[in-house]
Amino acid sequence: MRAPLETFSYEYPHPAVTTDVVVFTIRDTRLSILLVKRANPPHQGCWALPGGFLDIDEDLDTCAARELQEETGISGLYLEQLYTFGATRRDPRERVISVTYYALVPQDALATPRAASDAAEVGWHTFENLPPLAFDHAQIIEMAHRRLVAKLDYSTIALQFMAESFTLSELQGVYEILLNQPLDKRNFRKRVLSLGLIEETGGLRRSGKHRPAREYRARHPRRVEIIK
Amino acid sequence: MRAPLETFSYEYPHPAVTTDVVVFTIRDTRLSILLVKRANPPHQGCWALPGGFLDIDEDLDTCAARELQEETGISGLYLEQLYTFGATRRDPRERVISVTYYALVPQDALATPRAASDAAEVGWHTFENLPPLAFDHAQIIEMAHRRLVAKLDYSTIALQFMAESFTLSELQGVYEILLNQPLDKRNFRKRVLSLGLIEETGGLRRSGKHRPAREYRARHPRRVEIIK
DNA sequence: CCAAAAGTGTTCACCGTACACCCATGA
DNA sequence: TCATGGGTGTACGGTGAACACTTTTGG
Repeated sequence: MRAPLETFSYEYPHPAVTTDVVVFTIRDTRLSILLVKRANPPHQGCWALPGGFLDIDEDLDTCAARELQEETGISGLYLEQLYTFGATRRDPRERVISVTYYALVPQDALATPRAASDAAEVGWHTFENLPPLAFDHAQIIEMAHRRLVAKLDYSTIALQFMAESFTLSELQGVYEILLNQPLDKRNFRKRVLSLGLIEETGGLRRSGKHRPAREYRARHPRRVEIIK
Repeated sequence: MRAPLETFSYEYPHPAVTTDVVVFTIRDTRLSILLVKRANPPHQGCWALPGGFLDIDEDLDTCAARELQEETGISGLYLEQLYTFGATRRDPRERVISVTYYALVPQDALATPRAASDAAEVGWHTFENLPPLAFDHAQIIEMAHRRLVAKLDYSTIALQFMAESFTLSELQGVYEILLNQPLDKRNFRKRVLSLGLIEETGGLRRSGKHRPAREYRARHPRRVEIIK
């Protein structure tokens, strides 16, 4: 168990701790993930999740948000912890424990991410067609995706993909992309409305040469609710 | 992002990393948790979760299993990662990141745990009546309990509380304790049998002056299956 | 008036729930 | 024969799934 402070720090080496974040969005009817191109070795020039080393006096959640902001310019997301990866050889430099997070962002809510910090480049990549990834980041993304799909079933997580106001068809489209199957319009509307988690804004969305759609908004925009 | 190895280790201090494990069992119709009494400061003499510092060349899962074995003599459990706690002041000595796990053990499957290593004492404590706990371990237990109860609904996790063979009444009793409510016998049996995850051993359990009960076993003893 | 997406109800099958009595055994 | 827990079936209501046509707008 824990030894006294004085002896401990010198007797045993500490591993490095990082956070990495999987940011999902839906772009052009594709589930997409935010990646940065590494400016430094190892895996220089390779794509990776935004993330980096924990400051010694910084909370884990804060670190994840800060690194995301520094490397991509994106902030204000609700980050949820996913899993902690710590295989002994996952980083060639030294022992690194990565506490990973995931987040969802609305299609249009963010300015195009901008490269910053020591990321050479930032960009969205479709989940179906990811480039080779640094470290064990492919494995991290896979787990985040499984979690996302699982949560669709029993939470309102999908609302986080939506802009402040949205139409029911747009929401249905998001579910169809994530579940990768078409849904019945009437059943979908009945179910989602009966949950009482969204409400009409009163506005209409006029988008093309057809009937305008009613606009809705989440009643509790930030909150992910569990459905039983 | 990640700096070259040589510069890094000296420029930035690394936090310590520990694992802690919440082991649940059911003893005498009470949900119980395995705790160790701390032999050393800080919180000397206080009860805490079994756990300890990560060796620099050791996987996280291995560390959790090793510390559990060293401090309590219990081994061979299926440990599932729960959450990583890293608040800056959660340990008074230095910055400590704790990767936590939880596990379930059958009522009778283990020899009474024995104190070892630097645990002064080991013992089971009922969830409803826990002693004051070291660090943020009360918070960790609370999260583990929420996860356990949530998983009852959509997985076969409760089977992990059962011995190799068990009766349906015993299994029902476990559910009743965990859900804290009585269940209908016929409905319970119908549902659990229709899932096809347990099978009769053919044996009978003779326990008292009444009709013997059929013995069952899990078809996939170690596996936690997700039910949809 | 035509094209395109929005909006709307009903039927049916299945599942979870409520509910009460007989059975096998040991004392 | 009695006390104790083991074991069994049916009826009902609610929920999820299948399914097609009318409405509103812009061009």
